[in-house]
This record gives sequence, C-alpha cells and structure tokens, in this order.
Amino acid sequence: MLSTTPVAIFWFRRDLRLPDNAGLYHALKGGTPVLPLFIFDTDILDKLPDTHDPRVQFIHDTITELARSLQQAGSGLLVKKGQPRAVFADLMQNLKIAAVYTNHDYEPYAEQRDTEIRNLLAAENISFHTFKDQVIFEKNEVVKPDGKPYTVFTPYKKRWFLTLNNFYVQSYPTEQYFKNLVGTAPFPLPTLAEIGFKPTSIRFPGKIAPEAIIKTYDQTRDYPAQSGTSRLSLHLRFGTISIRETVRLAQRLNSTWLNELIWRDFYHMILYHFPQVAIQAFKPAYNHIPWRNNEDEFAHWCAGTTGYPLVDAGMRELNATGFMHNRVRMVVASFLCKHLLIDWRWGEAYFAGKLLDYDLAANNGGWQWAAGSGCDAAPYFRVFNPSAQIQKFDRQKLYVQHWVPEWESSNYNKPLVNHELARKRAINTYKEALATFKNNQ
DNA sequence: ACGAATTTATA
DNA sequence: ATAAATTCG
Repeated sequence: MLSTTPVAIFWFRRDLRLPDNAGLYHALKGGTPVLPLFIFDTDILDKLPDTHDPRVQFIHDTITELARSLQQAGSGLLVKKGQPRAVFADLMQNLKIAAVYTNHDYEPYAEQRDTEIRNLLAAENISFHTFKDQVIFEKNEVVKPDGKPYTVFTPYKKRWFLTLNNFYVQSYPTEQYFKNLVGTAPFPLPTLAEIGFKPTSIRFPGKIAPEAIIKTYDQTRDYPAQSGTSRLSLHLRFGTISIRETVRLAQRLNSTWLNELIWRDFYHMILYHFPQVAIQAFKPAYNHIPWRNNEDEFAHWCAGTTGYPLVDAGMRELNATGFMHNRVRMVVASFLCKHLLIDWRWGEAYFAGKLLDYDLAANNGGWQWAAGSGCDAAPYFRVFNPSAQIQKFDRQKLYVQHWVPEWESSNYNKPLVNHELARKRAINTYKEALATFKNNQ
C-alpha cells in the first residue's frame, strides 16, 4: 500500500522528539501524508571504536520510544541502517516520495551529507525541505551591521537579544496535525545488537530539570560536588528536548543559564561560518604552538592519574559516567593544553569519544577557549591552577574525595609535573610561538 | 578611526 | 595589580 500512495518523508536526525519539532511541523502541514524515518548512519557508527557506546543505546532507546508514540497516533517509524545515500536511493525505488523534510544540522559532515541527499532527490524531482530547529538563531540571523558574523560573544549576545521576539521561542504544535501522518501498521525495529552495538550500564540523566536547580544556577553551577547544573546537555544534543522550550524556561528562571544557551547558539553559528575550526585553531597563530604531545603523559591524563586531584577526579567522572561537570572540564582542558603542552585536539577527540553530550560545535568551542586558540578565548597567559580551583570550588573536597578517594594517601600518584614550572613553560612556549609567527607574517 | 570593552584567573 | 590583543560600534 505504501508503495503506491505518495508520501512525504520526515527524516529524524538530532531532533528525536515529536513535540515542538520545526521540520516535522512543516512536513505535517505540507499536504502529503508524512512517513517518519530514522537512519542508523553507518558513516558515523562505523567510526565509533567501542561497541558499548552508550550514545548509540540512548538513540536506540529514544527511537523505540518515538516509534511507540507514533504507533499510538496510528502511524509508525521507519528505521533503516546504512549510508544515508544508499538508504534514500533504495527508498526512492520502493516508495512514491513526494518530498523529504528534515531539520538543519551545521556540522561539516552533516552539511556535506545533506547536499548529497538534496542532489540525489533533485535528480528525481523530489524536493528537500530543511528547517531551523536546533538553535534559536542560525547562520546569518544574528550578524554585525556589516553582515559579517560575530566572533566575540558579548556583542553577539547583545544582538541576539535585540533580534529575539516571542515568535522565535514559540513551540511548533505538531500534535494538532498527527492526523497527517501516514496510517500504517508498526514497522519492525532493529535491535541494538542488529545495529552492531551492546548495552552499557551507564545511566542517562532525565530530561526534566528541576526548577529549583535552574533558579539557583548562577549560585551553584561552579561547584562540582553539587547538583547545580541542568544536566540537559545530552537532551539538547539529541533533540529529545526543544531549545525553544529550554529558552522559555531560562527566560522565566535564570539569566545566567540563558547565557549558556546563547553560548550554544554562538558556537553553532561559529562552526557554520568557520567550519575549519573543527580541524584547526580559529586564530592561525595558534596553529604553530610546538606541542610536546608526550603520549605517556596523555595516557595519565586520560586515566585520571596525573597526581592533581581535581584533574583526576574530572577524568574519572568522565570515564565512569560519560559526563563531567563544566567547571572541571575547564580545569582538565587547561591542564592538558598548558601544563602538559598537549595539542588541544587530542583532548577534544578524547572528550568526543566519552561525553554523552558530545556536540562538535560546543566541544570544539570549549577546547579552543581553553587552549587560547579560539574566538573569544581565554588569554594564553591565563593558566588554571588546579589546586587553587579546589580551594575555590571544592573546598570541602567532596568531589575530589568521591572520585579520587586515595588522594590523601601515599598510594596516590606524585604530580606528573610541577605546577609552577609547567605554568612558566606554557606561558613561555606560547609567547615564543606567537612572537615567531608574528615575525614571519 | 579611536576608545571602550573583553565567560568562567593568578600571583 | 597584572597580563594583552582584538573586536566592535
């Protein structure tokens, strides 16, 4: 039956929800019955080294839930595995596709993938409709008066607020149009094993942030031993919550937290306009830092055995849970780049492999900030002192004690490097590299 | 074109 | 007190 009725496909990617989904809303209003689709993209999955990757399990759990919700609406979720090009080529053979709808994804791989799909569809005169959904403002919606993108956060934020009105944070009421979904019996779902992955014991944070936590976010966010952050990053990453709903919550409850969401918009905008940041320093001079890149020291950093309790606590939290408190992310990142003089891209890649909430735009922005190489980065001579950070943000050592219980005992590692020497080495190395770069210009 | 301003710090 | 380069209006 599906093969003869024209359908419009809605393609889920990092927007794994039915409510307040911009692309889905437009698909449902498009006049053709909508067939929801999810693809386990082997171009992405084949690069994941660990078959226990909890993020694949999260996606699998989530699409199982999506399929159930769609079934309740009399429809279903078509789930495929393969390269998107091949999947669409196959669907075009077997279905009468009138149009394909999806939401924007700004990562370089995604941009390229979507261009290919657009061309593939265009060859058969199938339209490809794409929408902003992941962010409040995208691309050129918030730019300087001369039309160029901002590269500094504060003026960007000012313009962001000037541009904002209620329209941009309103929900898309998809549920009013579920009758426009394709009527179908449920489709079979592949198991996690059939996708090639195994379950993990990691627990995922819920998608409801208690109002009390958001309300006091500005006072508690810096203390890693407290539950002072929203823990919504995973859900923003996969679109299991809507950014518009999140921003409305922030407007109501806490402006500091709203700032963080604007940082998210900012880094997505930066990645869109400057895709080279994914592989290079935003500031060219910083491509010439002579990194030491000592592999043994890197291994200690990864394992959380540097002898610096806060650094080790953070890395152990990451390894055990797929999460790290943001304050500690800054500390471990600064330590890797400055104290150990290891290329920020090594750290970025390690985070990419471990963080449940891994997002290219935000992770890259954070690492380049710590390394000093990014737009609006911390100055290179600002070297976090891991001990002073404990005094400021974990004075009672609750966080450190939890993750590094042996930190006071004689079993604990000697510091991998001396703080004062490493600090001076970092500042001198940066200073010289930047001076050399300047002289060669 | 010049002056003001600049995420999370350290000594 | 300090570091300091760059952006933006």
